[in-house]
Amino acid sequence: MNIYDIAEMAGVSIATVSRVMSGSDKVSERTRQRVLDVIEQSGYTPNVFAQGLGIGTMHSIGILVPDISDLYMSSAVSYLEKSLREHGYNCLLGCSGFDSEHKAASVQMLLSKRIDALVLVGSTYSGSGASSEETEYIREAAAQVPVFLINGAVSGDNIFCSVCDDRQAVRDVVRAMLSFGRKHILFLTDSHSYSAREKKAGYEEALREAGCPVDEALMLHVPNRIHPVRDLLLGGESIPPFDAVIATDDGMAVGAVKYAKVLGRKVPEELYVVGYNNSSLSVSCEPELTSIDNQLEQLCSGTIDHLMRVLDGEEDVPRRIVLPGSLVQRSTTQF
Amino acid sequence: MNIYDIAEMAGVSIATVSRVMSGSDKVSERTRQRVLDVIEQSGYTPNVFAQGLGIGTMHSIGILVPDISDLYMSSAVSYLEKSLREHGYNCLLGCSGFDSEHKAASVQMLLSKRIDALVLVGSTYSGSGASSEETEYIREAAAQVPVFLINGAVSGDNIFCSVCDDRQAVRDVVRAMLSFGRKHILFLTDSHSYSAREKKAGYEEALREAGCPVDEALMLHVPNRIHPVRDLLLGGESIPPFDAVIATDDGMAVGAVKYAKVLGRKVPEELYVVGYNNSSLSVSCEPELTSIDNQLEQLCSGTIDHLMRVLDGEEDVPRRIVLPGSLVQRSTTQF
DNA sequence: TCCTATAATGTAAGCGCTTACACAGTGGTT
DNA sequence: AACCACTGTGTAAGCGCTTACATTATAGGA
Repeated sequence: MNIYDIAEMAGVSIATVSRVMSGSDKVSERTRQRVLDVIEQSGYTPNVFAQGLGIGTMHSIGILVPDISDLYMSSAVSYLEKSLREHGYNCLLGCSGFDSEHKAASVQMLLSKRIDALVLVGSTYSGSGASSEETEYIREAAAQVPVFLINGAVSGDNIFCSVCDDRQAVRDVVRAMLSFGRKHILFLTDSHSYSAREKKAGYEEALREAGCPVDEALMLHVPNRIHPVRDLLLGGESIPPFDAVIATDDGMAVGAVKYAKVLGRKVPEELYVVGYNNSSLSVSCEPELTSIDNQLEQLCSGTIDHLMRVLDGEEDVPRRIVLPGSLVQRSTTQF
Repeated sequence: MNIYDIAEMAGVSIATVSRVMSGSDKVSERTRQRVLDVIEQSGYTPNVFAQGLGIGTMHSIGILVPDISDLYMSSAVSYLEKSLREHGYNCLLGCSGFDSEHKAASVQMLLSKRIDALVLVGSTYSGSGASSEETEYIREAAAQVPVFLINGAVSGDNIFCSVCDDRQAVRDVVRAMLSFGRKHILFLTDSHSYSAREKKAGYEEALREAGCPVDEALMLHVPNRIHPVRDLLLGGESIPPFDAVIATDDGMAVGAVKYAKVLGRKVPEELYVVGYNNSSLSVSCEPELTSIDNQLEQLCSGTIDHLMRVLDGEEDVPRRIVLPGSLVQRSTTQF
């Protein structure tokens, strides 16, 4: 069943059928109706490959995440998919893992499918301090299609970034903690991403401006799973005393709360804990977790807005969206 | 940059280039090398639309989930994507929501992209008791491409199912609970899926075989979020007394544990709680949650194995994978 | 030496669509 | 009545690939 069949059944030429399909206005109302009826009855669907060959696109967008089973990333994909679908675009999903080589390979795989644009979510895309290896494949991709980073920062032609102002968000929280007398703040992070570095920077800035020492021994890397956090907190490794915790993901914060209690420390009375992403984990935690909301939904929908404008050929689309983070207070802090 | 350019640069015809690309053996080693060199240097990538037009496929598989931000489904997608990638296939992801109409529309959207097969994850696909509306779109899809259900059951041509034996798993757990004297078991579920119905059936079977009454008031529907569970347990609605809980997802089980404690009930001494899916939630719960492992990873990889065999045109591919569920004991039960 | 089987390569016909261009029909101007 | 502008429709040339079939080159056997 192809366009020739439809044309024949409707007694018109294939050009007319094509025009009806594409909503071109150069078709008389009578003809249009007749063609539409035939299409309706026959259940005809145009062949996207043929369309793609003709016009160069299948209206699909590549989305690459390191790990789709991570709540943060799956939430992002959920928001992205919804927006894209509303614009009539499909999602080609790739899961890259965290290492550069695999990411580069995944990007190539997506590009080879002739996506119209590429969206990269929450990976270790680095800013000025980045190794070139880390960003080179992004630039290469950008040579072919516009690239949109969610909570990442790479500068370059055809690269657009949407970020939460993580630095400010963490700085504000640390300031608040300091003002409540919590001066020994454990900083837990699971990645070396742009975001993670910004958070770290905010942490350090707030400490410095208050004249507090920045203790490297309080800034720890952990995989974002509960057992590594347990091993860290209960493991007898020499972590200096601390009276507050900021984690760059709710998962680690939940772990901190849990094992702080095991250690007999009262949360929040003796220990403040703040998570990140304001995810569903924060409410299932006991006590409920104070968390920084990074406005992922707005970030994602804003990204797709920009993406559509870029695909529409609009000039002067902003290269950067920055949204403020905001603290959602629950029961692991007493501000 | 197309196949003609490559052919010209290599001094051969386009047919030869095509043969080299497809790994056909009818090319002399010298020519093959020359063509490969040119391809390498020029960075040529074949146009998938043209290929698709020719051979009828772009090697992509549609994956439809109701909600990708749900941990269970995002885990499934993660496993599926990995297997598919290893076989050189792409994932076209669709998020349908839970209502039939949207699902049907999403399926159409995916089919219109000429996917080679469709995988449906954990939705309300129903078995014999299903309304036809619920399954009709699946049958329609199956008329075009093979359809694979993960934890769903619809019979029909070109439809393949992979399920955990949820009925047996729940039955075993209820039997164990009964044998430990817990006779008033709250059953919490969030869906009307095939899986949910099987779990319910297992629950009822075990009660009946032990001669215990099946109390409808103990079988409750809740959205799989913490607040609905809270409202249910703390809401003063008249739930009969219970001494055990089985939830069809860890999320609800975590909520049950949390609000049972709020009510002053000791877990597991006074209340057993068992979750489902053995997800990462179960270990972050306090006390750690006993959960039924439904072997999602094996189910997914098994599904893709079958899928590949079907696409290879193999006959006699089993229509159904059934894996046993297994109980992972942690601290919310004392079996 | 000639013929034939075989291997290597080329030619050209699609695949199903979009779209530039050509052409016919219509009504309004002079 | 002749001309024009415009609308509606058709024709045909791609888009870049795969592949059946044709052709040429090569080698082995008679």
